[in-house]
Amino acid sequence: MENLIKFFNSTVPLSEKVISLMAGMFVCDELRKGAYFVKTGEYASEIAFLETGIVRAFYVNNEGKEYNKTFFSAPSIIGSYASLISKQKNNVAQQALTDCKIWKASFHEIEKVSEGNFEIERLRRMIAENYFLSNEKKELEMAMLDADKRYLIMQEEYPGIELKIPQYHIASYLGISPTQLSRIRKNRSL
Amino acid sequence: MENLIKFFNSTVPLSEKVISLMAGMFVCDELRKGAYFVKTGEYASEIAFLETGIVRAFYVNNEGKEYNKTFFSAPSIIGSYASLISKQKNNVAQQALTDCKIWKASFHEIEKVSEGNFEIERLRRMIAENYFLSNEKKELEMAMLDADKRYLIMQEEYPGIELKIPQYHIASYLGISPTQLSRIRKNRSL
DNA sequence: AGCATTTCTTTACATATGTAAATGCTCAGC
DNA sequence: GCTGAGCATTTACATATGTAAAGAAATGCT
Repeated sequence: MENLIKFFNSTVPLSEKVISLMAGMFVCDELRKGAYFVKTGEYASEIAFLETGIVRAFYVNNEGKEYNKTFFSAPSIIGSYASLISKQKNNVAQQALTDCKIWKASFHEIEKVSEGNFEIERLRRMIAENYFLSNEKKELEMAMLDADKRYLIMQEEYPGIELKIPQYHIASYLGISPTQLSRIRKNRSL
Repeated sequence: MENLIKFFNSTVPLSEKVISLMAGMFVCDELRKGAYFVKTGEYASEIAFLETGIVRAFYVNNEGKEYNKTFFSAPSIIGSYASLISKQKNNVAQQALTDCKIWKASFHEIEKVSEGNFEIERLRRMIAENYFLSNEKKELEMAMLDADKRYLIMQEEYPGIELKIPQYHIASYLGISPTQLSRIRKNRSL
């Protein structure tokens, strides 16, 4: 729980009052490797703080192929943010790639508390802005850089992740086939 | 000016007080075809309401090739949102593709007024969320669909735009070469 | 320790899409 | 109505990267 509060505080300093409000809303839970936190086609209702472990967000295209959109590496917030704020169905599933410890809360409750509370409203704005910025960053990287540059950036962004999850998940994140990732790794070591 | 207010109101209903605050901050201006509203490498400071015209947001990759990231078709908000909220340099330029009429304002001023104002804070949150959602939508489309589907969606999203701007801008938006777009158009009419 | 499963690499091959260049079209300006 | 500039299409060709399958390596389970 301290980790949760520390994490929020690192985004925006919070008052005692807001912290105690928060504390009441989050409950501890776990997510076993392979388990889903959100599924495609459902409406998201929960958000969670990822205290330990790795989660992937992925979508499935026409031909049934999976693409990893994001990794969440603790400490981080998980939950289908898009579905929560748009009240539309999920298009992106979230699945644990390792055993995870999480603290989850009802987003609806947070929204209720948020009503009229300037401080939480500001926190939510900053969260939205952060999501926007990291999406934007990834988008530009995907579009402007070639796969080996993206591979490098991924390694900086998620240090040590390659030891914890299979290469084909990395390849999928980079938007290339495992074969191609293998070629890149080979070239790099020349 | 009424159009500006109408546009904001369609996002979140605003109080009289906020509307009059707004009114003072925006001034009318124009953007001739080819002119830039924001340039790469600079720090953004302004935001604007696009009352008429079309603007493209684009970035340039390693090899100097341009890619259109977004079209803004009036009525819309322009300005390098990412640079404004992150206070980092622009990576994405914005250029008028037709003559435009805009209402611009200093983002810093908006932020100053925003301080402590719950209503504007909420407006800013919703703007951030909307940006996030439209980015997310585009990202999923780019990744999950093939170019001819994306072409279709683009036509629905920006009806009539093909009559106003050259095909190669459309191709660039779709992430394909003009040659390839031509092939798609040919196949479609078979 | 040994077997089974999963993951990674490599090879061979197919193909979608880009580049370059030539041709054809359209429309604005004279 | 002609001409030229800008744009779109088409052709020919090159190539990067995907798919499929086989082999090698690593990991985990009993």
